[in-house]
Amino acid sequence: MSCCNAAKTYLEGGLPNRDVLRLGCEKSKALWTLDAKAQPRDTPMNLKELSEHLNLSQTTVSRALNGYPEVREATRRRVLEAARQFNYSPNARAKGLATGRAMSIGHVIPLSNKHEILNPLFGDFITGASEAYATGGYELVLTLVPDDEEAAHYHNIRARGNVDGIILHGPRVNDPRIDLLDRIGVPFLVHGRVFGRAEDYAFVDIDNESAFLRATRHLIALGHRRIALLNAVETMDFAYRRRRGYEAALREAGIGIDRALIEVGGMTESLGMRAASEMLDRPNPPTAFLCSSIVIAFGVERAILRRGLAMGEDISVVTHDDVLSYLPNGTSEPLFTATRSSIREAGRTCAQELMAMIADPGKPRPGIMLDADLILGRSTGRAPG
Amino acid sequence: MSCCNAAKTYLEGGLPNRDVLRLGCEKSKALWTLDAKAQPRDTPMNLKELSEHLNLSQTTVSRALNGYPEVREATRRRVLEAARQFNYSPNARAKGLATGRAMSIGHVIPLSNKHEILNPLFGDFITGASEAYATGGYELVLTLVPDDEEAAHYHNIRARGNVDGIILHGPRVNDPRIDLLDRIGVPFLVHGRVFGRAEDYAFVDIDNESAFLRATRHLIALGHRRIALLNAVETMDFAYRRRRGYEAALREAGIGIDRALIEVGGMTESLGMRAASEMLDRPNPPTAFLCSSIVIAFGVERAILRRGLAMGEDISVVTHDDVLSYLPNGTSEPLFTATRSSIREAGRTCAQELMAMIADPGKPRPGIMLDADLILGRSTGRAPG
DNA sequence: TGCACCGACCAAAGCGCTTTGGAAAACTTT
DNA sequence: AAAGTTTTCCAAAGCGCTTTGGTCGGTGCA
Repeated sequence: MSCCNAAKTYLEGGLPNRDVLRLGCEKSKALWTLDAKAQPRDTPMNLKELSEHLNLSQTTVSRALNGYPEVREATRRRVLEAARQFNYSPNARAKGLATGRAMSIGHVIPLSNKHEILNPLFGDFITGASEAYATGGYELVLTLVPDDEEAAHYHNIRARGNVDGIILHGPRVNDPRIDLLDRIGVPFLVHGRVFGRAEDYAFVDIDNESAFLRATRHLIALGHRRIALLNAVETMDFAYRRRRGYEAALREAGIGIDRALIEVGGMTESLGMRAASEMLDRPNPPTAFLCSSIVIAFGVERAILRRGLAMGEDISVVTHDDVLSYLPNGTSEPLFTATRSSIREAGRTCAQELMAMIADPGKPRPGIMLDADLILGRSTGRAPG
Repeated sequence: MSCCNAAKTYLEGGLPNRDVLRLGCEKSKALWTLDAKAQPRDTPMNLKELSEHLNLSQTTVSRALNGYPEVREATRRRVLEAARQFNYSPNARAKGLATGRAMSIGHVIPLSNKHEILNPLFGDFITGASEAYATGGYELVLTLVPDDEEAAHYHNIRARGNVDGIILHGPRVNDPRIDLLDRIGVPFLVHGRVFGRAEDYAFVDIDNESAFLRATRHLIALGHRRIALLNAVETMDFAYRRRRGYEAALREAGIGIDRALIEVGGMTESLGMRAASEMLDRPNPPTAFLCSSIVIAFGVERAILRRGLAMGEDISVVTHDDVLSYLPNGTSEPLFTATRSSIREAGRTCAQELMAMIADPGKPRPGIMLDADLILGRSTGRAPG
């Protein structure tokens, strides 16, 4: 007990001591040091030890740290100061067990071994989400799940209870995961939507169909009739909707749909390069390309430049632009005419909305549509001829 | 060996039961169903309930699930079967509290608000790491930390105890985080190294200096004298080392270092495009470019093509290639001559090594150098003139 | 003076798991 | 048949926190 008093006196004493002050304590053999620069302890300090040091009960210390009103202001300050000096922070697992809240959110990414379609978007989406989690005090736990193990995985995620909610990435057309998660009963939010299903789940999405409808209309208005679509695999919901928008615009203009002008695959530079090269070499090449990702669009531009053609004059290109930090679409005037919607912003919004859902499970599930503006860049112009 | 694996095996093995079988449970009013398709419970089943159901003690059920030898084979099967049917899997927080192991690994990414240098690499690195974690039964928790909050964050990460180890991304020259983590005493592994410091920590890296030395030598051997370097900001360790390799090759060839041929910044397409354009417009332009990322290299190629020049003839380009899934370096013959090392492979290796460290804290800290081969592509040729 | 009330604190009971230290039953051995 | 061994199981004590249901003085008020 004497050691504890000594510590208390010292703690209240004020200036941090540069010397390593050691205080023996009868209950533990650990040597306490008051300086963060000193030897690390074998094990972090816990609430019991902290409260013994302060000559307070665990109850009071816990309440002081968590901002409950039942503690005197002076006591609270003393507790906070000690916690700071001993670098105490509560064990998250124990806290989680006691409160029933994990304070972390799971991001589940389907790992189709064929197409890692989300890879290029990933860094930026996560960056946005993390910004939100940091302010909300949540952790982000990430799981990439092979397609065939998904169901098992979602069940476990609930039972294991180390996340309070899930963000679902890369929804597919008729994705069964929504129903699954609904049955399992874990709060979740979908980044994207599921075509062919009532929107009775929480989601954050953009209007892919409308975006590509407008993009295609724009190309048609410029006189283009042969417009190629370079899309992600159309089992992905977003890709399917983009295709619908594209086709709707062609139909309303009385332009037939030419399957030879549609190419699908991963969102890779080489898809853009390869598909554009191949199409441009045909007898009756397209005069415009519509791309589902700026990664693809850069490949298309390369194919165009390689042929000595000029993008925006000989060949027009419109792309969806996720505003990836490493592939900026020009500095002042955009390089590509694009339907633009920041994936990072989407990440932030998803995180915020899911945190709100968890905080208040009673409130209706949000269905948020982010804007996807059609912005004009230098990659489009009147169809030649 | 763990219950989770056992459960998984079962889940994949057996056919789902179509019938909804209800079993009353004396202690709780909940109706148990044996079918995943049935109504969700308000709260997942726990060990106590499961053991009451089986008329066994929690001890025995726990041991059966965790593969301990003290249970009869018949009993174990009975337990496993019930666990599968009730979709039981142990609460991770409780398990963590009891065992002292969180079964999860933290990835801490510095969030310099200026340069999000790791974004393009992120998706692929994480994909690799996740593959390893999945087999090891670990979760991946991700934290992006603003530069100025790092120290506090690392301290907390230990005290909060929800990760068993940390993978450190984006180490900088003289990075203080190594010492910090060492003092804190949490197992960690660095992806990369820290120049100007003894290598007494665990790391997985490539030999950036040697790679860029060889790359530069190759360009010199082709007759290039004016070789530009487009690098990441050189506070990043990998970028600093690449710069050293570049300079060493120039020095040994008696070529002076021209600061005007060195540009640093984010690993973005536009850096490549902008810097290359600007340099090529000079009276005495470089004949070759050395790029720190394939993202940059694509920008350089674009600048070259825009000028009607031919890459590999008029202008040579060598890049480091992280083998990003969405920016493949050609299909058969590589597009770019490159120092190649898969970031995804690095992710997998980091994860595996850290798991091994955690499993056996006694063993020496691994220092692993992954290969970075110089592979020849179509982007290099003899210097013109 | 007596009584209610309030402010400031505490002891102890969980949260769901693992693990220690038995203990009863089933076999062996002597 | 008694004594040891092995097998198979169990009760209960943690892990580190929160939270319930108090206690114990002091105040305010009649």
